[in-house]
Formats: sequence, C-alpha cells, structure tokens
Amino acid sequence: MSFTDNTAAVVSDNTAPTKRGESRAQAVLEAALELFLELGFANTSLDKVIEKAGGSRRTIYQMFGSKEGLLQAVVKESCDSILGQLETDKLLDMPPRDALISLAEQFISRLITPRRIAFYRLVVAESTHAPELGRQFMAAGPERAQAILCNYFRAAMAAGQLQLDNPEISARQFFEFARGDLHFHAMFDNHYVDGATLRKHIEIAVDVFLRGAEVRN
Amino acid sequence: MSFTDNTAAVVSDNTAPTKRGESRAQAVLEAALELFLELGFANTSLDKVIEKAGGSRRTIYQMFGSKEGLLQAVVKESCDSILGQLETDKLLDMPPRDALISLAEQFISRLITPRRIAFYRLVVAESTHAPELGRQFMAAGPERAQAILCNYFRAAMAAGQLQLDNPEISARQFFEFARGDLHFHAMFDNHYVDGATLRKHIEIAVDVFLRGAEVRN
DNA sequence: TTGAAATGGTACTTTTCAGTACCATAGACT
DNA sequence: AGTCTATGGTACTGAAAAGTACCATTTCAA
Repeated sequence: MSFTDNTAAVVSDNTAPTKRGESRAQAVLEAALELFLELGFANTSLDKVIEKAGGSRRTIYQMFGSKEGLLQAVVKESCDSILGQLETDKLLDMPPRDALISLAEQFISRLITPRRIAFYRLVVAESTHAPELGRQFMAAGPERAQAILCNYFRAAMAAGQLQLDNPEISARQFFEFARGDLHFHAMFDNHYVDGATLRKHIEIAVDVFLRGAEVRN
Repeated sequence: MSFTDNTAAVVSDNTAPTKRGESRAQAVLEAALELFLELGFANTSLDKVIEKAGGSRRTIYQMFGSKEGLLQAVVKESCDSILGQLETDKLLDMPPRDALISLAEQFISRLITPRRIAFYRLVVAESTHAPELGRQFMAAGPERAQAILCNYFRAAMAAGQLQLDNPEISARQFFEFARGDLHFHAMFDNHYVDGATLRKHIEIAVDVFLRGAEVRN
C-alpha cells in the first residue's frame, strides 16, 4: 500500500540471478516506462505492461513486489540516463562564453525533449506519494548538471579565464537562467523550439549572465 | 471519457440560477480542490468529495457533468487566484533594484508555498490529458507575472530609471532567474526557505541580473 | 399556498484493476 | 539425464470507484 515499506525482500534488489531473468526484467522496465510516460502511472494497468513486454504477472510481482515497486525501479533506471553524457572535455580550450553556450545547449536541448518532459511529468505527479522519486530525480538531473558546471567554473577560475564572485552560487543560477521559460512552454504549449531559436535564446542568456556575474576589474 | 468533449450542456456554464445552487457549487469546488491537492486527481473519489462538501452525486453531475468537468472547474477557479494581487503601485517611486526585489519577493514567496506547489503538481500531472489546464495555468501565472514586469520595465525606461536592451526578453528572463532552483527544491525536498534566505537569494539574483541586463553608458 | 424544479440520499450496475493461487512448462545447474 | 527453480499463462477474488436510477425532501417563484 505505502510506497515506503518495501518489506518484500526481492524489491529493488537487482540480483536477477539468471540471464533470462535479467532480460525479462529489462523488457518489463522498458515497457512500463513507455506506458507510464504515455498514460501516466494511474492509467497504466499491469495487463498493459504484460501485453507490451510479454511475461506474466507472477514475474513482475516476483521481481518488483508491487506496482509501486515497478515504478520505483523504472524511475531509478531512467534517472541514470536523464542527462546522458555531457561533452565536457574541451571546455577549458574554449572562451568561457562558448563553453557556457555549449553546456547550456547540451543540457537544455535534452531537457525539452518530449520524452524528458513526459518523464518530468511522471516524477512530479508521483513524487507526492513517493518523495524518494523526487530526490532521485534531483540528484540525477539538476544537481548533477550543477556539479559539472561548478567544476568547470572552478577550473576556469584557476586557469584565469573567469573571475566569479562565488562559483557555487553562479552554478546554481546559471542553468535556471539559461533554461528560462523554455521548459515551461515545452510542457504546456506543444511549442517546438528549433535549434537556431534555442541557440539564440541561450546566447542572450549567457551574455547577460556573464556580464552580470563576472567580477569587474 | 475524453477531457475535451464536454458535450453535456451544463458543463462549465456557471449559470447556477439559485443562491443555494451557487453556494453548493462553491462548497463542492473547495472540497474538491483540497482533495485534489492532497491526494491527486486519480486518488480522489467523488465519495470523498461528497463526504467533505455535503450534497449528493446527482448535484455534482448536474453541475459539472463528470469528474473531469469538476477538475476543469476547480483549476479554472484556482487559476484566478494563483498570483493574487501583486503590489505594483509604488514601484516607480523606488530605485529599480528595490522594485525588482519587491516584485520577485512577492512572486516567489507565493510560488513556493506548499499550496501552490501542490497546485502545480496537479496541473502538471493532469495537463497530459487535458492540455487546456496547462494553458490556463500559464496564462494566469507566469504569463501574467511576466506582463506585469514588462509593463514596469517600459515605464521605468520611459522615466529614465532603467536602460534595457529589450524589455520583453528581460521580462521573460527575470522571474526565471530570480526563482532559480528554489521552486525545484520546494517540490522535491521538503525544504523550507525562511524569509531572510529568500530575500538574500533574490538580492543576489537581482544584482547579477541588473548588472548583466542594463545597457552601459 | 401550490406546483415545478433543484437537491439530498441511497442503492445499484458495471467496469477496471491490483494482487493471489495454481498448474504447466521452459531453463539452468549438478 | 534428471531435478529444481523460475517463468508463462490463466483464472479468480476482492475492492474501489464512475456513473445511473429513483424517490424523498427542500427551495423558490408565482
């Protein structure tokens, strides 16, 4: 009943012993993710999951304990790939403006994907009853991006490329600023943003941010 | 079944003829709002609404047509009071920095209220199936705040208090920047932000923003 | 006062769905 | 090969809840 008491010993224990079990679990997770994203958690029945993934009810309960357990597993797995790999190698070889544009573009273009939007919806909706979902999401998404940016800021400062008053605060501010209202609009209007528009949006934001945040000599 | 085909003639027609009908409708709307915010739409049964509001099933279906009709009515009514009244009279008598701090503080302190967070959750979750909800929310919340700010920017520029390159873009950027990650954290950690911390956060954001956005002479 | 309309309350229908039980079967391990 | 565990598949149970029907009761208008 509750999301929190995973008393069943099996739950969240990804020790699927056999290869077959592993592949079955994977199929179930993928099917469940698709359906949750498309229909929402409440409107997805286990019958639909089974229809899509194959397998049987029994297996699902064996592996995930309950429908909520399945949700937790789905979210946990998806969190790992929310951001994907951010290209951070060459940042220090660019001017800071270009580096920030590159980071923001990578981050935000992922963020406003229909798939990520749907995932965000799912997490927001269900984290009312399962706060851990929200925490996982924060850690895997915004906080990770923020940490990457903060590392870059420190390195750029050490290299004398950038003078910031407070890299931690700047890192907390930057992505939110660059995101602007794009995320909102992507959620509520089906407002497709093409690459050029996104780029322009980000350039303006980066310029304002840099001018505002950099310490003047 | 669908959210969109409100074929029933009664729905969204707030012509409750009698005073009694009006007060009954109000009670139902309030009860439903409380329950939707607390439990979510899917987990709120009409029995619970009736238990809280009094009245009968019959009346609800007469007035709102269906459970979705009730949701629509609830969201529509709540949208009107999302922002409430923003204090905008004396903005032009303040230095721009103080004016922006005042606006941001009013806006964001409302935004991170548990109640608004819950409302945001509700809209995000249900706007998958009922896009109009999202549009209404955008118009009543972010877009309205943005319009107010934009008007202020224009007035302040006309009065020579402020030099902005593009007041529309600045208005789109400002609140997102001032909000920063506070909204996120309010949603996913139960992270209470006291007034002083919020104030400090906003001051820093306003200073960076002003320095970045103002045209230098 | 009287009659029509709206409302309350209750019981009912029907559907959907989570979770369980059980048996047959396919894979894996010795 | 032979045993044993995990899995597939099916059927079932019980509960929850949306929507309907119906009658009693209250409200309101003429």
